[in-house]
Amino acid sequence: MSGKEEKRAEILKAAARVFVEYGFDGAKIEDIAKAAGIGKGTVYEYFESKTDLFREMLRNSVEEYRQALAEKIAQGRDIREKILNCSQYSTRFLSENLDMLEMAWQASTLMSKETRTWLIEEKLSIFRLLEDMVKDGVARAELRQGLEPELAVFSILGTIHQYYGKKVFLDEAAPEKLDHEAVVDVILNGLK
Amino acid sequence: MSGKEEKRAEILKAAARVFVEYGFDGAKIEDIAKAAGIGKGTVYEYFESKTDLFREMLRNSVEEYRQALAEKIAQGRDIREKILNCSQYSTRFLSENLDMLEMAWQASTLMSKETRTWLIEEKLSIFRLLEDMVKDGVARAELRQGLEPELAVFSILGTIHQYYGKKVFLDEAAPEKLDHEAVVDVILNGLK
Amino acid sequence: MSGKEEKRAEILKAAARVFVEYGFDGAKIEDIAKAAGIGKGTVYEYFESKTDLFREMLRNSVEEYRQALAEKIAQGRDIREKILNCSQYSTRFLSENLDMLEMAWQASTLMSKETRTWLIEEKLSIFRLLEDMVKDGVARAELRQGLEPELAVFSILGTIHQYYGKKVFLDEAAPEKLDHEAVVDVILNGLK
Amino acid sequence: MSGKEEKRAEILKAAARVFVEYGFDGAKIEDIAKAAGIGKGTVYEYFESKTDLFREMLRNSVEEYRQALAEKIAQGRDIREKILNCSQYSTRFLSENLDMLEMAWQASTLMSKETRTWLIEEKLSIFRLLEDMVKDGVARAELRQGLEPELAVFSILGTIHQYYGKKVFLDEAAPEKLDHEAVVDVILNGLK
DNA sequence: GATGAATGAGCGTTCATTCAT
DNA sequence: AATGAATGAACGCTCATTCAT
Repeated sequence: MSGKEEKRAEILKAAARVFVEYGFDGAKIEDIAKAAGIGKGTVYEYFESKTDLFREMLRNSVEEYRQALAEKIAQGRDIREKILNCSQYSTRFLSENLDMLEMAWQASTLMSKETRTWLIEEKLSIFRLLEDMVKDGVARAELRQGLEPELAVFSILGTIHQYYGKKVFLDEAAPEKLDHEAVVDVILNGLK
Repeated sequence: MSGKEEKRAEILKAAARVFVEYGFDGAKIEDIAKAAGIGKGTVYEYFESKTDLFREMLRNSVEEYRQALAEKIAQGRDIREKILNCSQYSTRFLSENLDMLEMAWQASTLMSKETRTWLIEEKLSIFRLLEDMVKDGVARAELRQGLEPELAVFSILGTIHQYYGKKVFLDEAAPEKLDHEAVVDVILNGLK
Repeated sequence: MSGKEEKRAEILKAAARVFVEYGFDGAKIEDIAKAAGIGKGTVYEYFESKTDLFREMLRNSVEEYRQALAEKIAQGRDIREKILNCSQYSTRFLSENLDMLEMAWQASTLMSKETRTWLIEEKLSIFRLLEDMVKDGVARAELRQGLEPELAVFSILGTIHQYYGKKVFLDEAAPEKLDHEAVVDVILNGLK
Repeated sequence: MSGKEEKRAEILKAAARVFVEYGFDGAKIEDIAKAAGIGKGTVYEYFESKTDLFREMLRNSVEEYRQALAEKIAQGRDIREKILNCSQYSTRFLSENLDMLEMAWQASTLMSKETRTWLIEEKLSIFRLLEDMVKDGVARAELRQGLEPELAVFSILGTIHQYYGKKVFLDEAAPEKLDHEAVVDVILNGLK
């Protein structure tokens, strides 16, 4: 039956919510179980340990983000639209998953060498996703010749994340009120 | 006597090192005491609790960053040099304090409303510091007219932080090998 | 049908193996179920609880030992052969059931007053079995007149068990290499 | 100060009592702490883990037994008195430490290879202590020529332990009422 | 003021037992 | 009758905090 797989997914969802709200150490297994509507012991039928659960939750979330981002990029017709889609989707994802990605850093000591490597690979693959987008933009002459793709990615990801962090966290703006067009403008045109 | 104040400062320094290495929960008071070269009980002569110590350490570190950044900006002769100085200093600070700022987010549940407000204020003051720098650049015609200062700050801070995160964390590049000029270029000129 | 009774017996056999290998607390019901080739819940169709299962397993094993011992004694033609048979059989039983009898002591807190009484009775009946053997030997003048049967049993059981414990456990000798003749000699002739 | 060492010893004493009453798994750290008149956490200031505490308690108890036994043997003027002393002391020790030695077997899975080796060595050294006593008896012509010392030890230890087990455990006789003289007789003279 | 031994609340994890299928 | 997924009581262990010295 697929009930098994579904319950596992439910626990992962609950774990994401609780871990994100309280951090790794602050999150209690009992809270996660309660959030998933099950008993504490049941969590251990699906995951070996709190650390294991955290790792899987992270894999899950990062993978979801990466895949959706790839899709958003593919859907954009030109570089401007692609970056716009990234901005919109990232903002939505961040506001739902909060500091998931920040936690990824913080939690590095919890991970096996293998998992850490996987996570880095996953992050790099997000970088590469965007690098390819930039290279494509250069090839299509939508972006200037000689633009260093890696630097471009820093500008794109960094500006988007800062924008989100300031507006949603500090100013407590509603995510749907964000002006993604302006963000893309400053990325594309620079400050000068 | 200032011996009291000095010891307090020493504990804060030690706390910063240990918190940053192990995170809030992973850091043990005993470790911090050992790192400060004092007994465990002594920490409690200077701070009410672990949380209190964490808050004070954070205040301390953020304040140090803000002040140094202000100085670096003042020292730059034009906007390019100012941003360059920010990039260089931020990178140095981050590599020494690691995810201090990330921890700030994560730790928000540990803080009193008051402290959280203070921290937000402090972050905003960093934003404003850079906004003023941008406004000044626009006034001097070093940056284009009509540039939205807030957006400019997202680009500056975001690009610098991404650059640092990718190069130092993922690629494990030495902080002194970073090419800050290129970062400033992409910030100023955009991708087009 | 006797299928019910047979499965019960199978579980008891499996339980003996697992309890003996891991001890009462170390043995998991799931292990026992697996060893018996059945599902965990099925154990509870045949036994009320882990403690109950342990009790029954103990009864079973002790009863088996007592009966076999009685048979071995009956088969011996004179006192020497009887004791020899006891030594050989006890050694074989112990090496298969390990510290079953030791566990009996240790586990006394797990038992109801009733079961404890039964177990003591069972042990006493083993003592009596041997006492009768000794009395018979005295009557037949195979053993000296005036020999206190109870003391004789201490000598017989004690020497055999020590022999087994030292040779098999400490020296790791193979059970079939034991020199039971020599043991019987020292029991019969004493040290003087 | 020696207060540290004393408290350690107190905990070991309390641990011996509790372990012996409830077995390794049945004994709760909290019980041991309570028995020692201290808080739960304090146990961990002196011992790394429950297993460590158990090991140390065992070392302690076995060592105490071995040393006292050696002394008792030395004090006996002839072989009869030496064995008598062993019988009396062993009985006293066993009635105070109950099945400590049985627990040693049972607990073998809890021990590191090193500790297990040490325990076996310790047991062997008890065997050797008695073997030397026997050899000395043979040399002094108190025991018959050609007596196999190892077998003699089985007889001595085995008979004494059985005697104790039957009389004190099963018959619930008071330890001071035991007839050690009779035990020595049967050991020395055998059954014939 | 400085210390570190003592404490116990709190949490991760295990596993006997239950019960819906 | 047989199963194994679900449960939660129970316990080992950690560590922030206290307080006697």
